[in-house]
Amino acid sequence: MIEVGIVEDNVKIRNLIQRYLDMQDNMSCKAAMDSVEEMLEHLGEHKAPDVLLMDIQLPGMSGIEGIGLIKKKYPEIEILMLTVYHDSHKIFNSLVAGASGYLLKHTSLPEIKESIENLVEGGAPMSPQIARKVIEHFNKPETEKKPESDLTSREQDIVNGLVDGLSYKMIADRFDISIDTVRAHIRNIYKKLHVNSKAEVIAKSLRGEI
Amino acid sequence: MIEVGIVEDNVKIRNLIQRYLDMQDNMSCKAAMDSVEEMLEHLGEHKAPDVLLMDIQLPGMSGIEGIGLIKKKYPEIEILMLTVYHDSHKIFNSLVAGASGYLLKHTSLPEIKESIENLVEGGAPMSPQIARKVIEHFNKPETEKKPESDLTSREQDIVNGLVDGLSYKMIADRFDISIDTVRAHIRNIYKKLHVNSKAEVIAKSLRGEI
DNA sequence: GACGCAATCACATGAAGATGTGATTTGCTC
DNA sequence: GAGCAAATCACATCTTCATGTGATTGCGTC
Repeated sequence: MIEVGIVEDNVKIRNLIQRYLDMQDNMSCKAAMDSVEEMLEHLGEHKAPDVLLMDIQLPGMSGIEGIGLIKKKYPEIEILMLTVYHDSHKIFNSLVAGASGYLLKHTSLPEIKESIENLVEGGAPMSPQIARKVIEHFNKPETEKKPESDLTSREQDIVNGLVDGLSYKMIADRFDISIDTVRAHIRNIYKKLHVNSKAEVIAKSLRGEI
Repeated sequence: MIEVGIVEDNVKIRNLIQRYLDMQDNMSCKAAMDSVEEMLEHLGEHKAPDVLLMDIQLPGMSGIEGIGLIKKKYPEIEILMLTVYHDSHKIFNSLVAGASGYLLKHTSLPEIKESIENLVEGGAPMSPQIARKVIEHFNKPETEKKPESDLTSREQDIVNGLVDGLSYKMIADRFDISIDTVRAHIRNIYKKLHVNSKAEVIAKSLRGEI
């Protein structure tokens, strides 16, 4: 028997989902609250559910803030977002906060039921549009992360040395060139990157700006 | 009509999938190759399919390398991985390379068909286990990224100054303290982090190791 | 109230870095 | 083959950094 909890402020939707899920013979849905605060209070006094359906827009604390708090105190609860928001920022923040799935609100009741089952079996239910956004999160970096300053390969070597925390002397040894050559390269690097200290070069490099 | 291509070296599996998909009245599957090289050759001479099912373990070039090449020349092709591998590294690399979905090979034919439909409709089909791994990719950073060295807040301020590329003098000015105080803090920071240069502190910080 | 710790400041010294002004060699392009 | 960029090296000078030693103040704890 899967224990399901709901945090949703729209009474109609909440009741509808609760009744439907509670009606299933492999699920029980008793805890249905309209705010994170109430749910937290409930959790303090009752056995924790296995799965929590959570809205984002809620009175008081937002669902996303709620995820963090709930996951911190009850890490074993699987949180499934059920919301109208499909902007990358909210999706991303929810997942980072600890949600294990993300459904859009137009999802049908049987699909919600399936998703909950999927979740307890180790899946991560997502509406197709959401899945696509999540995937794009991986694609983007690859194509966008090329501000590509035009450092020569030798200059890039030197930058790598700096990032590794090496001194000029150590860099010179690593590439078997003189320390004055290292200085010369660094001078050129500074000009190209418009900086004037090792520190800035390292920072730029590690931020992916080189 | 959805044009589907297949790159899969196991003849039995390849033929099975091809026949099944080609049998569907909304799909056509003519191009079925057993290597990326062959598929690239085929693509050069024929109209590109809408979706490409791709294995990872292949003779010659790996499927993951293939994704990049194919996506580069034919960015409009949606690539759906169909493989036995479920290790995070392969999943992650596939997605970064440009795959739009990732199915495990035990997926049934009807499910593969549905996934292809889902894909062309803008979804990102994934087996539940895969979805979970992808989601965990977001969770992990949040929970693990706390190596939390115990720098005091003042020390953290100084580190931020260093990361911003400031000199000791500039840091002193920013926080309105003497340069010798900055030196003192930095000495302590070096001790705590077991480093001995600005560069290493900046690198550590930007790598999230502080 | 003794103790530890964070935060502040001081003085000193040797090492590392930043910058200026050169120069030579190699390889590519027009 | 003149012109140019990249890579190499040299010497000089001034600034910044790393490190040692030491001190004062304030805050929380046992």
